Formats: sequence, structure tokens, C-alpha cells
Amino acid sequence: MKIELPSQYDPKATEAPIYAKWLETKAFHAVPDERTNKFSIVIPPPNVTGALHLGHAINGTIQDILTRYHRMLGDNTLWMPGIDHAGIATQAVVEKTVFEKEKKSRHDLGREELVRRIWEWKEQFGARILNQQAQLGASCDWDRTRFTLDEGCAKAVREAFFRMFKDGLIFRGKRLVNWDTHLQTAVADDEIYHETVKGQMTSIKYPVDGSPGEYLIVATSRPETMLGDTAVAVHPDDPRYKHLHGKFVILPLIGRKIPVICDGLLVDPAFGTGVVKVTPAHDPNDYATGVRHNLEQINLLTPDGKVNENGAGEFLGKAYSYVGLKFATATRKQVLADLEALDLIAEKKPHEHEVGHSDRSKTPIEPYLSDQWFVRMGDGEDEITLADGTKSTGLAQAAMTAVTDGRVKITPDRYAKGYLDWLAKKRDWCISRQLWWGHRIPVWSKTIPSNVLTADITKYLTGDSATGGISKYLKEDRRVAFQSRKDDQTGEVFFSVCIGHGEEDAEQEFESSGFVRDPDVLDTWFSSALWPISTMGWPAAGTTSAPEDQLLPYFYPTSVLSTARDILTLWVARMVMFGLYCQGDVPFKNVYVHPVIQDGEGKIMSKSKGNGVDPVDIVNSHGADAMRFTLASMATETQDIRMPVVKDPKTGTNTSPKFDIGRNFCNKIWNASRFILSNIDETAAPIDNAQSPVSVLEDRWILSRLHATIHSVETAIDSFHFAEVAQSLYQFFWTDLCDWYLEIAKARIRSSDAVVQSILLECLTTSLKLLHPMMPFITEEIWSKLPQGSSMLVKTAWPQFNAGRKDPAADKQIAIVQQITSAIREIQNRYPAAKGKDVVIKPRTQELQQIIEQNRATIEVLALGTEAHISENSLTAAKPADAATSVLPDAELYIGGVIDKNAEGIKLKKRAEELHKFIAGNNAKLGNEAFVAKAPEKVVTGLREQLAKQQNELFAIEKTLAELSL
RNA sequence: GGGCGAUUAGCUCAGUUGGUUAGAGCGCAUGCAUGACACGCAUGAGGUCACAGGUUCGAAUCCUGUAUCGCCCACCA
Repeated sequence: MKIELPSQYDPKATEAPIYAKWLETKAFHAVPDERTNKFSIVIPPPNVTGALHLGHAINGTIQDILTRYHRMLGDNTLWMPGIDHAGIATQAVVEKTVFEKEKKSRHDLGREELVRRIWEWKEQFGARILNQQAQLGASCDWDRTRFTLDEGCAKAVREAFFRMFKDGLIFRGKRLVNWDTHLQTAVADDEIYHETVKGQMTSIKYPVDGSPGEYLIVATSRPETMLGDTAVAVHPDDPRYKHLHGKFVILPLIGRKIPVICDGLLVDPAFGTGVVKVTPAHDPNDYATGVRHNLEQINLLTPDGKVNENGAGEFLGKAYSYVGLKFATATRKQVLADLEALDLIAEKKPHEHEVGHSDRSKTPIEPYLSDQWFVRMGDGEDEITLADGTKSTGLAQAAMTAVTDGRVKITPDRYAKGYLDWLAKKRDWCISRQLWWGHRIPVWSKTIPSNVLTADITKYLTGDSATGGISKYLKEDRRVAFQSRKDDQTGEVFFSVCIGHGEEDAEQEFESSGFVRDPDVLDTWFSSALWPISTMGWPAAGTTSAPEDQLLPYFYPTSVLSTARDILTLWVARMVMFGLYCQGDVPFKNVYVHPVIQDGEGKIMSKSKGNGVDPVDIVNSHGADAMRFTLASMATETQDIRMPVVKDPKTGTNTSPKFDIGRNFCNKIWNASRFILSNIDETAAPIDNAQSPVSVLEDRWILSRLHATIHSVETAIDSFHFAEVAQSLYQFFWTDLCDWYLEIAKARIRSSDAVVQSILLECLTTSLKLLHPMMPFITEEIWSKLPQGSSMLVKTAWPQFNAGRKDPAADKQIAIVQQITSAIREIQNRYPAAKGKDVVIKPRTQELQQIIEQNRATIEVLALGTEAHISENSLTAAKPADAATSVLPDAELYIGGVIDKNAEGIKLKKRAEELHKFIAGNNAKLGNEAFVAKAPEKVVTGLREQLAKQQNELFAIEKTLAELSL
């Protein structure tokens, strides 16, 4: 009849079968239905190449707490999982593998074959990180698992691109990209690491045109770039160079006459000579300057990093050429030598600077001017129309407004600032990447010779045919959009056509008319930005009655996005923009930014540093619940959190003592449950939460505490205070329930008291429910052992908070019981001889005397066992001979015949000293008229009461000391 | 360089709008094989709240400055 559990909780044996059961019962599967209360989260899709790290684990834990909590609340709850194709990272991994195995580069394989290999790789390893998430207990709707490169996402990407292209929000422009001269590809900013290089700062003299003997001196760490200079800049207000405004200098070696321009943004007059050389094609700042002043951009580089035909000229009657030399090395050397020979070097000094290197090839990056596609973020003038019909002065502004007007709430709110600041710059977003793995840009282009008049372009493209070929797309209203851009220098027109979703047959037509598809793919963040809507079926949502088609109208906007702060701009801001533009509503109502876990020294955990902890190792050593509890208890409001890392002596892997907290708590839960279940009858049922009156003090108290806990857990989850959730559950379960209630109630438990059984069951079942979102496996396992019902905990309703169960009177009485009990134990600890001896209690108030009297038995059970008693409890109790004393603010306790005078004296004197300080401080405060006049009455009376107690206690101690003649 | 944050017990962190003697866990010390649990129980020690000013009757909490650390962004001719 009694239920028996094994004496140790074994996560390894428990977790997999429980998870299988959840999947079997489709517990995580969400389908739109008539419910109006719904909750949805889209997972930040981890990189397909990625291995699970603690960041995933803490974020997964948080999302699962929210998801499971809302599921239990009865909300229609969807947690949408998936993975990200992670363009460059994935391509690099596969390229590396191919090279290691076959010694073949991607050029050897060719585009199609490489992409095929990456897909193959994805099929093989892509699900690994999601399986690891499942090991943590994540309750994702795996039936809906998505991939940012799957068919649905491709459709969404194509549609979004098309709309923006058509609206002019996507445009083609020049941009300096980070060029890897070894791999001959552009690389993303975050694929670059900086290395400090010892170089030289060279000051070069540029002769002023028409003023023999006068030079402008510019300093540079990259003298070879001077070959591409198209201006020198000074500050407009710099008096040293006012006379040169509008003048020119002659570029040494090349002989080009270049203007002296005034630019207050580029030039800091206090730095160096206050003159800056401007090389628009090879430096980002100079590029921007060039755009401002309409300067010529002279590209000096070939794709493999050598100087092209622009690197030659004539200076002072002598020809110089650097064509074919390696740019940053041979060219630099030669340029310096030639300048030296001309005596045009004013100064050389050692200079350390940061040089960007490609992660892939480990070679220095060259800024390289090339044509790229951009998303226009908006400059505040042109209005755009969002999908809900409202207007905005650009995508960035729309995303800013969504946060400032509260449609998207960021928690903690300080992160909103970074988000807004970044968007306020409205920097156009370069979305083309020179890669093969990704969504290929759906644009076909053709260069139209300069001799074709603008008006004749259509005719030129369609030839004589009025209906055949591409003409129908050019003339009819099809989902095909056009842009053309004339090159100022050559007069050629670059004619681009974007072929939208549903018009794929047009691709062939355009290609046979000489159009060439853009070789680039889109920045991974482009498809990530569509993630909340693409996973829900956009753009086709709501048009059929198929359940898959109803996701978007039902679950969008999602409820919460949980993420790390580093992608608040790159990802979150862009999702908001695209959500508003494509779907007309924000993608999520809340953004929760969780803290980043660092190692014990405050360093970010990383693979290369070897200071990371692998969550899978922790699942193996401590169990998923233990890890989840620990991670949740670390999810405080702070932005970084430290986790000391140590080597596990058994496995040699990294671990942290922090996880023992969770493991110990699991064990506590297990054993308390074991104890309760082994002591209840099969027929026992939890007490009726709403109705049954409860009369026994400790029963009233534990239910009071239980309901306070329900309330605080709800409040904490709703406000994303996950550490508080962990804290209040830990406090309730371990301290209140196990340390106090179970100990107080043990006698009744042994005597099979029916009431206490119903209370125990109520506490246990409710605790399991409250703990389940955070610790799903162990709670589900224990739940399955309960005498009643066979339903799974995962689908069980969340406990109902009942304010009527809160019982301040019971709280107060138990607090006194605890205080007296601890005081007696303290004496016993101090004087081992006190063990087994009776206690005399002398309370100072009638009320306290009564409460102690009412709980005499309880205190005896907790502190005295069976062999001793409270022999007296009265206001006038006399102190026994040689009594050890415990002086409480409201009472004195004595255990006679045990005293060690000296030890007693030391302790009492120490406390007396403390009291003297407190009393003096309080007297000073209360003697201060300003304080009494200005402080709230509550504070003043509280202080007076406290002072009275302190004086009473001090009086008692001094009396005792006198009696001891100390 | 700009922004954000941190600095509270040996360690990791709480500390709600300023208000009665600043809390927790781990670790440490002492005692304990007590009929759930030694991954446990009981008790205890341990803090000038980074530093210097200021506001206030009153500051861990608000303001200013300094120092150290971390993260994000931009990187300098």
C-alpha cells in the first residue's frame, strides 16, 4: 500500500524514457485552435555547424521554463525550433573538411558540387545541436523544425527580397568590402580578427601645385595606398592651411594633380600634421570622404592582391610603375624606396597598429571596392509603406518606433538604448556575400552599352519581339521588378531584374536573353531576419484551411524572444524591421536578454581558450534538471555572470561546482518525495485547495508558505526573474517543507494521520507542478509514482493561487517556534552537557508566553527530543543555578547546571558590546529632532520598539553577567 | 575613442520606490550515522557594501569624480 522509490535519483536512467514519453504523447505539439490565450516562442536558430555551449543551455532553459509554464497555464503554446544555415561558418567548415580529406579547394569542386557537399554535411550533422537541446529537456514542437535554407524559408526570402527590390529598399551600390586576397572572396566583419603589427608611420611630402618648394606633409602607415590618392584633406578651420583651400597638390610617383579639400569629419587638426591623404578605394573613412566630395575612386588591386594598371604614372619626368607587385609588401617597399630617392619622406617612426586578418586564410585583409546589394535603412525623407498600410520614414525608423512606443518591450530595459542607438545611425545594410552557401540573390543583370539611349533600353533588351522572350515580363504586370543604374564614368547602364516568387520560369527566359544571375548569396542575417514569419508560413499564411497555413495569423506576433545581447542589433532589430515591413506587425512583444556566462576569471568562455563547459558533459555528470536549475538560478538581472570552471578529475572535462547545487537539490526533491510517498495511503488525496478548512497550526503555515510561493513564482516568471523563481522554490521546498514542516509533522506522519497525508500530498503535487518548468524530468518521474491519476505532469494544469491560504498569524507563530527552537539548539551546541536537559523559558510578554505554551510540544519535538522538556514557561521564571543563557529580544532561555562561566561571559560580553553600539546609534537618531520630524512615523515607532528591545536585552545580559560576577 | 554594465562574506550572487541590526548558496569551523536524504542534519564564525567627495534627518541604494574589471560598437590618417 505504501509507495516505495529507490534511494537515489538516477537522471541517466530517467531522462531518456521520460522524454520519449513526451514525444510519444505529442505533448509539445501545438495546433491552432479556438483558444484565444496563446503563447509562442521562436528559438534563436543555432548555427548548423555549432556545438551546444552554455549560452544555448541557459537560453534553452529560459525558453523552456516559459514554454512549459504557459503550457500548464492552459495557453496554446508553441515553441518553434530550427537551425540556421550560417553562411560563411558552414561553408568554411565543409571546405576545410574537403580540403583535409581530398586536398581539393572549392574551386576544384565547383559551385554546384560544393553546395551539394554542404547539404550532405547538413543532413548528417545538422540535427545534432537540436538533439542536444532535446537532451536538456527542451519542449520544442519538433514536428515543426525548420531550417533557414529550407523551401519555406527560401520562399519567404525570395518574396521579401522582391518586395523590397520593387519598393527600392534594396539597391546596388559600391562598397568597400573586406577582401581576402588569398581566398579571393569578401569576408564578413565578424570573420575578421585583429592583430597588432609593428609597422612604421611614414610622413610623405606632397608638392603643392604652383608653389615650388612648398609641401603638404601627410602621415600614413600604408604608404602604398598613396598610389590611389585622389585628394588630400585639411580641416576647414585650420589656419595653417587656409591659403591652400581650392589649391592642388601633385601626387608623387603618379604625378596626378589632386585637390586639397576641406573636411571637418575626416580631419582632426590636432592629430599629426593636420593633413590627411584620401584614398577612397582603399579605406572606409576615405571612401565616405570621397562620397561627400565626389572624388574619383581609383582601385589599385587585382583580386589576388596585386597592383593593377592604375598603379603607374610619371613624376618629375620619370616613369614609375608598380603594376603586378604584391600590394602591402613589395609595393610598399618600392614606394618607400622611390620616395626616399626623391627625398620626399619627412619622417619615419615606429608605429603599432591593428591589422585585420581573415579568420579563414590568416592573411591580412584588404579593403576592396566592389558592387554590392544593400538594404536601405532610411534617411528620414522618403517614406515607405509597411505591410499594415502605415507609413514610416524608413525601416530603421519603423523598428525604433516599435520599441519607443512599447509594442516591443526589451527586458532588462537598459538594452533598449543600444538597440535604438544602432538603428539611429541608419547605416545601409550590405546584404550580398561572396559565398556559395546561402540564399542566392534573385537578381539577373545585363550591362547595356553606353550608346543605347535610355528610352530605347526596352527595345534593346527585347529585340524585335513584342511578345516573345522576356518582353512579356518587361511589359506586363508580372512579379518581376527592374532597376537600372548608369555608371557615371563609363556611361554603361547596369540593368537588373529581380524575379519574384512564382515567376521562376522567367529565369530561363532572361538567361537566354543574356542576363546573368548575380553570383552572390545573401547575408545569413537576411533569412534570420525573416525567421519569425518564415517559420510560420509567410507569405502564404492564412490562405487555406490547412493547419500549417494558420500558424501566422494564430501565433504571430510571438510572445517572447529570448536572446543574448550581442545579436540585439544584428538579429533582433532586423527581425523587427522585416516583421513590420512584411507582415505589418512586430515579430514579438517581449525581448528578454539573458546574461552571458563567463568563466571564474570573468573571461568569455570559448573553444579556443578551452575554458568552456560543455552542457552535454554536465547532463552526463549531474543530470539535465540539475544543470537547468543551476543555470536558472544564475539568470539574474546582471549582464555577465561568472561560473568558476574546474577540471572534473574523473572525466578530465571542464565542469563547475555550481552544478552541485542543482544536483543536491534534485536529490533533496527525490528523497523528500520518497519519504512522503512511503508514508501515505493509497486512498490519500491532496487537500482541496479552495475549500477545506485547515486547523492545525503547522498545516496552516505550510499552506500559507506554499501559496506565497505559487504567487512569487508566477510574478517572477512573468517578469523574467528566473533566479528568483529558483530561489523561492529552493527556499520553500528545502527550508520550509523539508527542514521545518516534515520535522514538525513527523509524529503525525508516523501515526498515519489522514489530515497530514492530505497536506503532504498537496505540498508535493503542487511543488512538482511549480518545479516542473525548471526541472521537468525529475518532477515528471516522481509524478508518475503518485497514487492518483495517470496523466502526465507536462500537461497538468498549473496550481491555482489562493490568497485565502495565506495566513500571517500562522506565519508569525511558526517564526517564533523556529526562533525558540534554534536558540535551544544553539545552547546545546555550545554546551554539549545541555543535551537532554530541561529548558526554562522566560518570555517578556503575555502574548509570547501564550504562543510558546501553545507550541510547547512542537518545540520539544524539534529541539529536545523525548528525554527533556520545557520545564517552565512564565513571565516570572527564575533562572536555574549555573544556567547557560540565551537572550532573545523578547525572551530569555535557560538550561541549568551546564555553565562554563568564561565561555558564557565571552559570548555575552560580545553581544553586549554590539547592543551598546546599536543603542547608541538609535538614541542618536531618535534624539535628532529633524529625524523625528521628517521620517515616516512607521520608521520612528519601529525604531523606538527596536530600541526598547535592545535595552531589555542589554539589561538582561548585564544582569546575567553580574550574577556570574564577570 | 564611444556606449553599457560590474565592484556587497574566501567564492558565486541577491538586496524591490533611500528607512528598524545588509541576505542566500557554496566553501570554512564544530557536533551528529537521528527510520527520506552525508548530494544529509544542527549550530557557528565571517562584511568600513571598491575609493574620494556631495545631496539628505537618514545612503549598499541618489549625484559627481577616481580606480580596477568585463562586454558591445567604432577604430584613427
